[in-house]
Amino acid sequence: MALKIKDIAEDAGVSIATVSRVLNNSQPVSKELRERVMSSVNRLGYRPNILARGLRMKRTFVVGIIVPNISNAYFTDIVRAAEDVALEAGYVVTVASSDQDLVRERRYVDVLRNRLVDGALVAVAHRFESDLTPLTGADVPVVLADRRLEGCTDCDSVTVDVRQGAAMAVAHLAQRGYQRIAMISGPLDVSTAADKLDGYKQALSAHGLPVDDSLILMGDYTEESGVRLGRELLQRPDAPQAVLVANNLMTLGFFRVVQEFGLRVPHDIAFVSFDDSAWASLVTPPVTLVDQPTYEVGRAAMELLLDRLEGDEARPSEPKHQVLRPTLIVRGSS
Amino acid sequence: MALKIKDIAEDAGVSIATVSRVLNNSQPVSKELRERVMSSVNRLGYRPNILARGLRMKRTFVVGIIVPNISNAYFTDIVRAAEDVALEAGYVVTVASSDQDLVRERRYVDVLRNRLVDGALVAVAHRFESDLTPLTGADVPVVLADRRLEGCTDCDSVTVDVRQGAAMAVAHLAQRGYQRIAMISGPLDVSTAADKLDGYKQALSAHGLPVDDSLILMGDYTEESGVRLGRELLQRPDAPQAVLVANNLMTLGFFRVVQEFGLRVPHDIAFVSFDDSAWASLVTPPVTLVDQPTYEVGRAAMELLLDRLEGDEARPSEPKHQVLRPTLIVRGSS
DNA sequence: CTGAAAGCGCTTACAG
DNA sequence: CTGAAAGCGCTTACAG
Repeated sequence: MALKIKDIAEDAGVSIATVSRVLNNSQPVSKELRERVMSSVNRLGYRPNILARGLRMKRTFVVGIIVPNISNAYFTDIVRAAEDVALEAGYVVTVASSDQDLVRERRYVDVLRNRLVDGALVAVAHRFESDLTPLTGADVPVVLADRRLEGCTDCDSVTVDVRQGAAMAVAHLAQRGYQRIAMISGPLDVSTAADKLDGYKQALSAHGLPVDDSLILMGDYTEESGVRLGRELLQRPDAPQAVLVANNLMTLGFFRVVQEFGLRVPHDIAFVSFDDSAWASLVTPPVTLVDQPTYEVGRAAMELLLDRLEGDEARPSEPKHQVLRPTLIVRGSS
Repeated sequence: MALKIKDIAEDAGVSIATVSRVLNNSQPVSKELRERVMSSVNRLGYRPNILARGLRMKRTFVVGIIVPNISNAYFTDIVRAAEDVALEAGYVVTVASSDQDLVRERRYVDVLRNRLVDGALVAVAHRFESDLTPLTGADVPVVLADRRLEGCTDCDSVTVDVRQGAAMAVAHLAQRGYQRIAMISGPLDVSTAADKLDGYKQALSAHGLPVDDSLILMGDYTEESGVRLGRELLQRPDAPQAVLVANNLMTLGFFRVVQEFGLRVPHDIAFVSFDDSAWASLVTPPVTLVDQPTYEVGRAAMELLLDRLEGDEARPSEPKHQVLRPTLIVRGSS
């Protein structure tokens, strides 16, 4: 069996209360007893049972993370950053992928709640219908990362100003002289997709270009939809001159179609994507894109969450909303 | 406060023991009481406190995962698979990246141990010096995924036969008529790198080609080393005709150098990589590579682990070692 | 089949 | 500053 606090108490000749106080620095202990305790702890290699402690303190020192797709490098980076910050602070992280599916998401929200996580960081599947009340209702602090959830007024959030990102991309294309600029959009149930579309429309107007609904195709942020919509768009007799593609995976699919059709980029078709990746600078030509500070999103979100966890729960502060800025990286595809 | 078992017991008019028995199906309960309990549970929405249960049962239903680099799609896939399997079985997963660093790895091994995880799945940083004894010594079952750990005789493992993978790659290049075939190797402290190098040498000999040590460059599985060694190799007056690159990240770096030098592939330089990825089929020309069943590795490893956890701990079975087969995907780079 | 009670390993009022 | 004791919410012998 593993050592317990009683073993240390006996070895050091003190009460278990004293051992606990030394280990947690929770109350003053005389220097002498403190040293006796620490020497026993070190010599015997004692580690407190975190379950017993959690049961008493009603804390698990675990935070949950739910993202739409952990295999997408965009979210992998966010998770990685959040994890780094959490581990540093003595928390452990548990991650799940909702697969952009409300039922799966709901299931994992329940799992987190049943697991008694101290807090959660979530990139929601749906900006209206995602339901985090099993957590928030149980007073578990939740931070929204990357995506807004419309009803969630008491949650902190860290997002990227992708509306401006899309606007920058369109401005860039317009300056290059492209007039017919299409957009392969993400699912509008996701706030980032809605924002990107907004930015696209707004920038078209700002540059005196018409907003043509037939040039707006609705995808779902998957590679498959990039392929499907790419084909649909590029087969048209009146194909556009340029395309804004709303995320990395759809760009992957779109690029395959461009190759499949043997189009020369940017001569036959120009495009701008969202999200930098290992391959975006490697393909021919390299892809112009709106880069998002993914690591920063994860880091900032976890920091907000830890603030809540370490802060005074009795007097919760106002929800904080951090908005980070994207960057346009101009390369050969535009 | 959240509901506790006592609340249900009172509501249903039974003892807490009965509630526990119904919820866990641990002992027979009469149909009538069972129904009373279940109706109370459902009506009130009771969820057992997993900490209290864990404290009693000495189980957390948490499994730990440590991989060298969660941002590498290769490991992301493994983790994703393991996670899917674990969640399905009612376990939750906690993940950490060792960054291929023994100190960090050691730290996370300790974290997992202190967290009282029921089991762990690890892709070790070093085939000799990784130390999992804090876990195995505490009778926590460990499954090695992707990489062997030489001393760990009591651990199950799931690996890929990359020696054969490398041999297939070299055989392919030899058949294509390449004579001077270099290798950008991974760090030999990692079993997969050692195996790949073995397979490379073996296949050269099998095809009557000399093993030239000057054509074997030691990298560390990072993109940076792919760049560095790529430059070193391709600048030589007697540059090789073909190269085998031992993983996806080094290929990324190597490919950048090929572009930087303006080399035509495969005319000026042919190469074969390990690990399929989103971009490998997208670049020009697409990359010939040894594909590994990453999802299968994660799935199989977690299944072995769950077998241990659900099995009879008193009579542990022999360690199991699964070896999966890689596939050669021939594309334009060779 | 059912219940009263012990005990898992901690933390923290409470009393001194 | 220190210790004895209660209690966190469960599971499981033990007795019936």
